[in-house]
Amino acid sequence: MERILEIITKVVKDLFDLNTGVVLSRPEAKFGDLATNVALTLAGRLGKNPAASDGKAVAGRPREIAEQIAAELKNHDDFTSVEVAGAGFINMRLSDAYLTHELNTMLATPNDYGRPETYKNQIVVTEFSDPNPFKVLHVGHLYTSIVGDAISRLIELAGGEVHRVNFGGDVGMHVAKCIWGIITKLGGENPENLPTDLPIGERMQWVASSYVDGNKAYENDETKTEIADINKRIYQLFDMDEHDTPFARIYWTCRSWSYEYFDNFYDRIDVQFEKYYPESATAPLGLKTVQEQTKKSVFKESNGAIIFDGEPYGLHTRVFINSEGLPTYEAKDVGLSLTKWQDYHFDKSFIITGVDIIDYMKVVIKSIEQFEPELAARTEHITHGMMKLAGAVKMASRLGNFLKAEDVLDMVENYQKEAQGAINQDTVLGAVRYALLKNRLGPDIIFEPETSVNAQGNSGPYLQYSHARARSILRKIGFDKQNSLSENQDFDEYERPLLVKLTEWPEILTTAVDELAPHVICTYMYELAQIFNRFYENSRVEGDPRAGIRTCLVAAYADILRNGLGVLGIVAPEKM
RNA sequence: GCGCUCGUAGCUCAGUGGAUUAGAGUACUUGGCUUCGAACCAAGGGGUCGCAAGUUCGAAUCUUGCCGGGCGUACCA
Repeated sequence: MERILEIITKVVKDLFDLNTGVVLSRPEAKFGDLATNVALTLAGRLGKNPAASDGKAVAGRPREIAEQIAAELKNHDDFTSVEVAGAGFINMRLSDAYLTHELNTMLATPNDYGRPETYKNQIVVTEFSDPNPFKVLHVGHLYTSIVGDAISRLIELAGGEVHRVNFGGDVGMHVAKCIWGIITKLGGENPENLPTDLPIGERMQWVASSYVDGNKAYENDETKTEIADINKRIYQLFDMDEHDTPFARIYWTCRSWSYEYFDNFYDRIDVQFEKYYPESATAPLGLKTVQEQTKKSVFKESNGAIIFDGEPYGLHTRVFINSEGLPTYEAKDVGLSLTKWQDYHFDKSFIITGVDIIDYMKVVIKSIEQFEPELAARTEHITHGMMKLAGAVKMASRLGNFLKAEDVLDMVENYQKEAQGAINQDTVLGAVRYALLKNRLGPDIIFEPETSVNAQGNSGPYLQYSHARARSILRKIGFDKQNSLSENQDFDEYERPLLVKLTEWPEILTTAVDELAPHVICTYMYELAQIFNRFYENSRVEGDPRAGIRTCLVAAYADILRNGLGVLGIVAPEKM
């Protein structure tokens, strides 16, 4: 499509002596293959620019400008028709010669067709998922993990060297509340009473229920003090490298259960992290840095705590070190940023989280900007909406009423078992990943178990199935990867829309990478698959006189679909 | 209260300056498997794009106000 853009840009330059950014759009099929509104955008500029009207062009009416451009475009072999419509839109219909050329390009370089180089040679760190040890994973973790992974894959596709990292709170008030609950259940600091023999999922369920107990206890002044003491003791475990006391054994045992549980889950959803940064590891550096920068007046004391005053920047004021002298999440995040910076010397750092902490993150990044501006400038917070259960039930791990991440996967497996008689992990994950990624990042998403689990219609398995059918044809034909078409093929009413849609892939990839928007890929692939399935219903390949052309189309389709599914982390199966 | 954000078909969502009838899926009604895989295809009904005003040749899309939901708003994360 670069070629088309260059042609139009040159025509505009020759006619009006103006450089302009031409934008192509994909109109409804009845209008043409491509459209541009360049005449409408030029109309204003030409009217205000007398220098432009001393040439052959007559400024003013968009429709007249469009006619002039169209007249020139008609001379090019890449178009079979160029028409002006409406207020001054130019609709173009691509020639079969051009389409043949594009198809051959797809076949020759299936993995590079349309691949952008936005992040070429860049080191990029993506931080996401960020579950807290001592808690169970809820559906929100499933969502943020899948989104973070898809964004990572988009950056990788665009040439970036991506390092996926994970941050989690193994120290802090939530841990203290949980340990309080555990100790209460154990009847004191008795690690020998821990339910070591339970399966990992049930052990974590037991730990999580202790967190709910601790939260309730925190509302009572007496137990609140006990929990605050436990919080300090947990930090001391790290300061003193303490492992053998009963209290320490309880902490370390439950902590290791958490990481075992996380690893199981990430294996199940096929997301791999290069590194965990537990808060205990970033807290000392964060604490030290905040203390140092307090001397330089970046932070200041207020009511016994160390805060960053965000007011001058229109942000909130937040506590970085509490009046107990302990680092809050803010200081740990400062420590994390500096640690990532030291570890990777990245070009870009993305932090992917729910939108609920957007204002919080602005304060943290603004504070870092005061003493490490380059780090702050390279850091970007990407947020997505919150995942809610249908029926507007608010989920909170504090209260213990929520759907666990693994529950969702179980539900999809059960659905498949009923519908298909067997469980296929590729389509289970395909269904889940697609159901989550097809939504634009931003708005909250309502998770409806019954329909999200569905494998019909606009779903991951629909695309996987379509891919498997395409591969099945190629297997049957014995498709040779060296195939290509001679110039000037003609395409019929089902072949042509498929090929035209395939040529849109580079534009889609560019948009998806520029905006880090996986849903753009989903929308496109679904439209593409619909067109392919229509082609499939109406076009016989094996044994047909048009088998040569059609085989090439099927091969190009299968490759693009596989690449697109790959960006989403969805397997494109040969059979299913 | 203030800030951010969202409001499109019964439900879940695309579309976020451009084209007469605003698109999908799902659910509902109906048709299609002796032919490369029916997790498919075809047809039908279903919408004051929250409300109102403004900007524009043109608004679901931009601005303002209002209504409604969500999130945030100092020692939780």
